[in-house]
Amino acid sequence: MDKKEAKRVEIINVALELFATKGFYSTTIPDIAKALNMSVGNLYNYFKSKDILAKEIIKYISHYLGNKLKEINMMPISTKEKTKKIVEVYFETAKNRPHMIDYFLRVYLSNREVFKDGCEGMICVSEFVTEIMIYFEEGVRRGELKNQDFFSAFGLFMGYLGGMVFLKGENILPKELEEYIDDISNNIYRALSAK
Amino acid sequence: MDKKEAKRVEIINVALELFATKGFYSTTIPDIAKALNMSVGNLYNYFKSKDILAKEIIKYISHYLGNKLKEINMMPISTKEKTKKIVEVYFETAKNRPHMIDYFLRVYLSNREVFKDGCEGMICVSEFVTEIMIYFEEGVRRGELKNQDFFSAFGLFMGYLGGMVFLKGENILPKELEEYIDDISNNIYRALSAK
Amino acid sequence: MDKKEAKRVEIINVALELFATKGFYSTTIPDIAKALNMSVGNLYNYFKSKDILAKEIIKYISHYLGNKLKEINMMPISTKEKTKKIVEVYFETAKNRPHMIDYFLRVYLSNREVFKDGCEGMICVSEFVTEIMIYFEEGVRRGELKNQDFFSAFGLFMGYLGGMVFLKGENILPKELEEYIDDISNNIYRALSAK
Amino acid sequence: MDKKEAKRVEIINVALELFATKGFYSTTIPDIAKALNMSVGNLYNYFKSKDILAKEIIKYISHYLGNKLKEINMMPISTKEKTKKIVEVYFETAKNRPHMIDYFLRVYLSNREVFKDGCEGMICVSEFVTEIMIYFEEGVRRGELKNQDFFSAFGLFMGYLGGMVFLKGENILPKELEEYIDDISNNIYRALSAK
DNA sequence: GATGAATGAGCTTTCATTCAT
DNA sequence: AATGAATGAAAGCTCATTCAT
Repeated sequence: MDKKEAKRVEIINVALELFATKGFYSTTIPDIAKALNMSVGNLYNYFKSKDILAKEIIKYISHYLGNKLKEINMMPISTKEKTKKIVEVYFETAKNRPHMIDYFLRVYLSNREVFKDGCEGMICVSEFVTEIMIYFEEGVRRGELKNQDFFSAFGLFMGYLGGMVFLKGENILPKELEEYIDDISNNIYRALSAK
Repeated sequence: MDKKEAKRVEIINVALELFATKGFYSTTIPDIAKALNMSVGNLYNYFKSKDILAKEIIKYISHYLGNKLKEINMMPISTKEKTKKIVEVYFETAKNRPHMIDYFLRVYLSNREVFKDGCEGMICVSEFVTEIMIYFEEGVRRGELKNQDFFSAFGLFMGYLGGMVFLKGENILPKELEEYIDDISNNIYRALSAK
Repeated sequence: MDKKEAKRVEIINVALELFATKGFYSTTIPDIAKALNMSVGNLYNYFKSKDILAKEIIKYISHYLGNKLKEINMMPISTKEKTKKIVEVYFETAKNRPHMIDYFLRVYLSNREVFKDGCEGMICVSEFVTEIMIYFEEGVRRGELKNQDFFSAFGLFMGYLGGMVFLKGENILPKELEEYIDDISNNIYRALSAK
Repeated sequence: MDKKEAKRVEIINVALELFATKGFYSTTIPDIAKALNMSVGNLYNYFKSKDILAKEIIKYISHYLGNKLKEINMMPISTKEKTKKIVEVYFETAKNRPHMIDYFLRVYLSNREVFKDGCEGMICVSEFVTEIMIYFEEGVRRGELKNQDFFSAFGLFMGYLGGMVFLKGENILPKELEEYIDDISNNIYRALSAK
């Protein structure tokens, strides 16, 4: 296995946590280097700029979540069950690897100027979006989901889940995220189902 | 009419647009001053710091949107109709005063460190949240909405609408926001209704 | 009595306290105006600049202390008794009007650049210095003090007293200033006396 | 030899001179950087803030003077002779490294707000104060000095010497400092001696 | 005489990035 | 690959002073 690649992944994970926790602009390159026990100069041997690092991170996250969703999509279960599984995976990630979801919500979605060049549209999160699209289109094909505009469905799904994680992060939710799984997956399924 | 107050509001509106467009950290105080044809020093006579300005802006937006929702809540119409009206108002604002919604999504929700002191929880957006709460609880009381955790409903509503506006902002939506009003308000109502 | 003159004196006293407490550079003109319930603009009607105000203050203090010393110099007592009286007056002022002594030590003596133009040498404290000179020369004439260079005697007197007040201000002295009066006036007299 | 440490010392010496000459607040960081042929940013790699730099300088001076006094304290000579030697060293320093004494008097003693945190009391000048204390207590133990409050003696010593250097700095003294050595050390010894 | 909004130069400090070693 | 000293532009903020009212 490539040693340089391993270091790249290590940098991505450490930077991901710092960016998600302190914000993109409040995290400095020296901060990241120090957290890695690495010199700033050497960090630049792996990523040519702070912006490029930020873009690599979001691709990494999209790849990680896309894989999780791909597994669900390949399961021989109903769309209703898949819906619940997706909510579960999302909340599970929010719990086990909270920085990934935070990065998505608070770095990627929020600092668009950083991602202008190279991550236009959904380019850098396409692996993840593609799986949601597959989930949706298969549900429609099977007659389980209503045939509406994909983006309306996508906005519901991602906006809803993101909103809940955000509320959790703000300590506004009275209960644990897991306890909302049934409510939420029901709400989503009722909204999308062909009835 | 209070001249100083008028200037305050002018500053808020100009800064709101800049922050929403370029991001909080990429917008400098000199940028704002220049856009206002005003000296940097004088800007500080109105707002003691960049952070304080940011907080006043979100309160201003919350007040603006809260008022719009209050009008809807006072209408003698069914909860289903209110649901649609709220979606309409939100998208209308996203169209007429797009920076307000962008500010909410991309400045307020994303740069939590800026709003730490003084805007904990939902303090600075309480006017707005309160109206959503009234909409929801009245719907439940009337037997039109299912009695579930408020935050689950709130997350759905705001996450969904926010997600759609974000997708629009990224030029990902193939249609105009207005054309989604029916789909979306139906989806929301189906998700929340007592059936 | 002149109303404008009364206001001038009020400003001097308030500014004196602020400068002595917070330092010359850390005290702003708005600070002074606010403490006086006065507008900054109007303050400038009384003193054309911050520097000029500072210079007027030191003259005012020199005048005040000079008068106290003049009274002592006119008393029909021995030089030894006068020495003690001067120490007493100095410490009394340090206790009752501490800002005067602090101003002398921490504003006037320390920020020479401020007093460059107009207060060269001892011009602005001449009233005070003159009385010390009279005390010294009369003591020599009477044969009670050793005939040495005046400045050596002056440096002893003022350096010693200033040093003690400084130590008191730093909370380093274990006892009250008054309790040092005997020790100090004895030390000074022993140093200066013809023996 | 440690290159970074050498640079640290170089910065301290240059900043010390500027602060002593122009005053703490009238000396800017760019002033210091320019005098060092160094970038502003790099200066901050050595000292995290202007205040911290000021504190390091006073420690450096205290260390320098403390060493000089330590040598005197270790000499097998009478307290009277030590008294004279201390005055000599002080005036010698005032002549050879005048900025050190000026810094002590005009930066350290005067801008207390700068030294609030970290240099409370005499912490940052303890090396120097300690030697004066040793000189005094040994003199008392030997029966050569009167057993009085240490601070009264300390105030005399430092106030007197400081006052003389100040007068010299103001071009008020008609003679060179060295010519006062006998007068002054006699005055001090007469004041302090057990007689 | 009185007000306080307005100016703008200048301050301290930060930080992405480079480059000699 | 690795280091970290060095750069310098630019940020947020302050404040003495002015001036229209």
